[in-house]
Amino acid sequence: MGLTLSEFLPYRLNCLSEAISQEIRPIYRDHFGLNRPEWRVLVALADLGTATAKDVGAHSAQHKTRISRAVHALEKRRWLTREPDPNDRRSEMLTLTAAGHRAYCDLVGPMRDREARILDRLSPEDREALGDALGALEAALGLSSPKPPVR
Amino acid sequence: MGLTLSEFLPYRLNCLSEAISQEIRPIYRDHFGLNRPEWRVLVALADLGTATAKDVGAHSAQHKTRISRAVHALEKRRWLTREPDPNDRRSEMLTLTAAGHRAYCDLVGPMRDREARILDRLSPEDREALGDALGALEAALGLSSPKPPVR
DNA sequence: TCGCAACAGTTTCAATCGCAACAAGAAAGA
DNA sequence: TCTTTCTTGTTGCGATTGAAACTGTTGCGA
Repeated sequence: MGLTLSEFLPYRLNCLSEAISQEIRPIYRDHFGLNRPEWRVLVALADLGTATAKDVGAHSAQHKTRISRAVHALEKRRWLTREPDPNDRRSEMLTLTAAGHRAYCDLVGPMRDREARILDRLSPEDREALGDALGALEAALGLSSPKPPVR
Repeated sequence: MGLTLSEFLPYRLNCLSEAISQEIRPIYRDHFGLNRPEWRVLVALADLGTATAKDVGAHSAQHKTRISRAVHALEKRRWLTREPDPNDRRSEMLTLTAAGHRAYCDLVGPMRDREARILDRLSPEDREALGDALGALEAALGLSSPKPPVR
């Protein structure tokens, strides 16, 4: 009739998320003084090529105010440019500049390495099971990436 | 040579953590106007019986300033009492009052139900695999509960 | 015993956050 | 067309956060 915190799924996920975040944050923070929203916008734009703030928000799971502020910060660094969207004058097309793309490239390697170094502490079976389990949970929570339409 | 956000472990864990948190928060927020640190202190004290702020922090994985503020808030509600620690005058022994314990009991049921409702969306195999995978990752990150000393 | 480093907990401060209000534009309907 | 509603993105504001400084206490070594 009690609730053991260390067995409670929301608590466990939050602890894991924060622990991993702490291992990863130094990379983008110490290299370039980025914060997480900015790092995510950088990745989203590298993924998407050119996109609106809304697209970036959907792709990086971030609130529109975060996007707005992160975009401003990256713009001040001249890591991205805004161009008017011919189809919708409310939004602007965001694109990484060469400098922005270079920063992205500088970060991706170390980020992947750090992730790999964490996953290396798991056995191959555990690693695969983890990926599958997270996928199942994502599906259960409706987080799965909106799959390309069937057909 | 890219980094797909939706396959990046830190990102996935953070999204899952936030999604579950959003499903769970309304329970302690709407019932009693608690925030997460307060809810966690409540659980920690129910788990531990009587403990110092430091103990609560270790048991609920929270920064000492969070603990300090959450304890003050719960104290104002008269959900916990502070008594001088005879062994160390820097700290105080914190204990839930009857009202605090009642609130805890009111919350535990709905919280567990909500957790169960989420896990029910998974197959039994996925459920078990998830628990195991999270355990493995916790171990890899050094988060496993400090096991009682061997011998 | 004294002096000093380590520690528990609080407070201050600057940064960050998301809600809500807002402006400008798009979309839908009469 | 005109009006209303919805949407995109920005900004103001109050709340929350953790780092750092601080207070009072303990424990250790000279």
